[in-house]
Amino acid sequence: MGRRLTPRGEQRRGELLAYATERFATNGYHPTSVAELVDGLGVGKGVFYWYFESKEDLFLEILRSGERDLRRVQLDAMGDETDPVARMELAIRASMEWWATHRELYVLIEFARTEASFASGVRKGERVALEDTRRLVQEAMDSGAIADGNATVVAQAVLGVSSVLARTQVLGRGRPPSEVADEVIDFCWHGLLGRDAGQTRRTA
Amino acid sequence: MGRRLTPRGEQRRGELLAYATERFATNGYHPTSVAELVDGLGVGKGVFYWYFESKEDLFLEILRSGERDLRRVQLDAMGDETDPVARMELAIRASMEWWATHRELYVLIEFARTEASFASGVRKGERVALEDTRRLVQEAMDSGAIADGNATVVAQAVLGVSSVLARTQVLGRGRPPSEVADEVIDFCWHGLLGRDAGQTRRTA
DNA sequence: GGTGAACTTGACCGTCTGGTCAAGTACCGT
DNA sequence: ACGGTACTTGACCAGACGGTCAAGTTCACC
Repeated sequence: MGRRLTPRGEQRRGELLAYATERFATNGYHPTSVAELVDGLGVGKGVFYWYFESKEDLFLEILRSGERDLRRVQLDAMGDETDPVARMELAIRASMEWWATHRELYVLIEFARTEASFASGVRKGERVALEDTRRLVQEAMDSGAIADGNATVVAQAVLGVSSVLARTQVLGRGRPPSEVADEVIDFCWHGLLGRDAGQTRRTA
Repeated sequence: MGRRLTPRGEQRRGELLAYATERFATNGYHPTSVAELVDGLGVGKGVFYWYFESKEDLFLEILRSGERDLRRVQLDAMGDETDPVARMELAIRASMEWWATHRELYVLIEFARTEASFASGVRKGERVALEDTRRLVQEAMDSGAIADGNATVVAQAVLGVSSVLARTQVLGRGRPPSEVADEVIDFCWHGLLGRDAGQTRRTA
């Protein structure tokens, strides 16, 4: 929607975005009707269609702005650090903090991946995140800082650990993001066997 | 639905389950109507409600039977192996093979997590999987086979790496499950730093 | 105080939804 | 051949959905 908005308009639009995000996240996208959104805000239905072309358009807007914001936060966090391993660590910590303050987005992205009309958009965003990470992993492998291997797979594993622990520990149990970030980093860096243990190995 | 079914009935029910699984996975749960399901099978609408109480009931049935089957396959794979680390490895390999032959279930479970009416059921199943894994991790920690730490968090990290690589590598890129299982295990056991590399450490 | 653009209202529309049900058919044991 | 249960049909329903729009209101600016 290429509409010009006055400050008052911006505010309304923001209200709609915020309320819709919350409703979609707790009630689901499809079960939440446009009528429910405008009723919840105590406004007429026309308000919705003044600011958004459609329900789908609104949802895509929520997704896009969320992804954009997370990426910005990650890049900011990495700043001018040059060591790839340190950059990954900074990005992981920043992401964990971000998820803690944007809990609704997690479930929305997860949902978006499950429906044809949204999946391609999400995948595009994820390809960007993966490529960012893959580059760092490759760089670290080349310099011998980490073990050689398939950089894409390793990058995906790191992202997987981050997102699972963000979901279950930070969002699910409300644990402090920094603490969980420590655990993500410890697991990703050293694996199960850890720095020290790992003598009594298995048979299989 | 506690109905008694003849072999013919079982067959029909199976057709409905299979077709619905495919449609839900590719088109989404809500956008797929009951009418679309029965039309696709070329039967009357009454057939659907003869075998299932509701659309929701059908979906829950798909979820439940999937989770049950995966767990059975995992337990079978672990057989009578007693070493906890070896058991985890066997379960990971079996899961990866299972996902390769049940690709539709992945997206359905992911969707189910995003909607209030299904989320609790999924979480129950995930608690079971987590507890199975946590026990093995704890046992391995106690015996000194792996490094000490928060067993729940570590278990979740292992499950996270497995499921992310199942999704992206096995389902997304069609890579052989056994090969991806190797990578999951390598990453989870040794982390980024690996068996060998890891001298040139970071500054942060 | 008048003009026009930004914003808001809510009745209204066509379509589709999940679900029902009276009626009919296939098939089994006897 | 008959009786009964398993199964099938498809017209039908009430309600909800996303979306439209003519009419009205607010307000910044001249």
